[in-house]
Amino acid sequence: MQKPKVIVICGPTASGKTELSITLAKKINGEIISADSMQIYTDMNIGTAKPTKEEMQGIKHYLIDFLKPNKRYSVADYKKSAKSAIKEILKKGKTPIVVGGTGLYIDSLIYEIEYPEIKYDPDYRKKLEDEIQENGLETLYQKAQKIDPKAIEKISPNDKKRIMRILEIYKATGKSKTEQEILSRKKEVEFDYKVYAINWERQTLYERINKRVDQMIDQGLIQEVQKILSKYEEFPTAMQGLGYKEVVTYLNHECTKEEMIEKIKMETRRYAKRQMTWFRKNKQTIWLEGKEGVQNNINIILEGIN
RNA sequence: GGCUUCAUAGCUCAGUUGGUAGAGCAGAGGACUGAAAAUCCUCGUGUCAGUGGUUCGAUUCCACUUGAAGCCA
Repeated sequence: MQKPKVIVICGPTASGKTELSITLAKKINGEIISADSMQIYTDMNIGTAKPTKEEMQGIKHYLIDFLKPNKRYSVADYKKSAKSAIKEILKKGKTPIVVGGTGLYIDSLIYEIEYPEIKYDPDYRKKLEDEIQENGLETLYQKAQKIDPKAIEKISPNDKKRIMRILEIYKATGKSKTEQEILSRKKEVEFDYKVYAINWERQTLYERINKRVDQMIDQGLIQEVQKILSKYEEFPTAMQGLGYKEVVTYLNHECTKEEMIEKIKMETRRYAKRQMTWFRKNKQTIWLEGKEGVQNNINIILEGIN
């Protein structure tokens, strides 16, 4: 039996994913599932370049604009919601189109990674943070090494997040990260994912990014951040968003407006570079050239799926 | 016009008691399984402003030229 097709469109920030995906969706009777770790949040519209109602042109979008910025979210949550969204779209006889720049989220789908049911343990994370404060990261690194020597080989002694993660996995499941990762890949991939990525010449992409950041400022990014800051108290992840943390620094009078704008541009360029590294890794990806234009690229996709 | 200081990597600057040079930032490449727009790793040859001179040898000392900054007229 043939697996249902799911189209995936990825690419770095400012590469034109939104326009391409909506145009495609209209053409093939598709619906869009976002794969973007920041567009999930409400109240964060300008800085995340979230598509507006007009831009969506009536195409239904899933996993976008549904979570308050004071909430916590993870790949595991994403994977589960995205899979059920795909099924829902298929049930309607439409084509699911996964679109976004968060490589981790996309991989959770195309490699069918399974996450065990465990819940976030803030107390344990707090405990680990305190331990780092007291004894330094080195102690935790050594603990993690005992639990999972194989995983630790690939992790730097400075990589706090991943060191903590090894300990968290062990605490929650009694398994090492390495064991857990083997278990997570047991399931056969349920759908036929056709992965496309948009490429631009580096120089051109950077120009697009710079221009877009200027537009965001003009559209009122600073006011957007002020509003969020007054509306919510805690931001477990939302304030990691590019543009947001830099505006906060500016609002705290720690830099000038010009410095802030330059910083956002620079960090966004770096982010785009990291995204490219991520997407290049997947050998099944079909690369589209942004400069060829939306219509040409849609034709390439249409040829690929028929 | 005179005097002084400066001119070194894309940028900001170290440095060589004369043996052709190195940091930070930028940039490039990479990693990535529950925070991922996060987190982390690796990578530094450039007419040492130009032209002469002294010297075995000059980016380093000297002279001149050009440019920049400051001071005095």
